[in-house]
Amino acid sequence: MNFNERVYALVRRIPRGKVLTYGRVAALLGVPRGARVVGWALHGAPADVPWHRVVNAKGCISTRCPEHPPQLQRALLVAEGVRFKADDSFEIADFPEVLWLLTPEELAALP
DNA sequence: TGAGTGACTGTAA
DNA sequence: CTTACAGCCACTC
Repeated sequence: MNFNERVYALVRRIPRGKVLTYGRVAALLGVPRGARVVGWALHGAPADVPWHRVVNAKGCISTRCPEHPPQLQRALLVAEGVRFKADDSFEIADFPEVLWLLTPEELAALP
């Protein structure tokens, strides 16, 4: 299983209405500084991966990929109940509360 | 084998 | 507040 597939497997586990940061995804996969690689992986994510539940460390949408436009990511998150700081903002309101808290131990304990 | 490439991040000015 | 920059690491050619 290559790194990309591991990213997809983890992102698929993110609960509805919650988000992870690129850095946390990388850390949970055992690569504390692999945030950029996570972005690279999501660039080509399969359709069944909730790619929109991954944002940068500031809680902002940072996609530039035409296949996954920021407006779409924002709309998908809003549809799951995630609120933004303003109607025209790409920054998540109450980011710490929306962030999915998952320790490496809990991840290992998952089925 | 080695250089180039990012949907990143933390530090510094 | 902002811009700049240097690490970072898997993947591709």
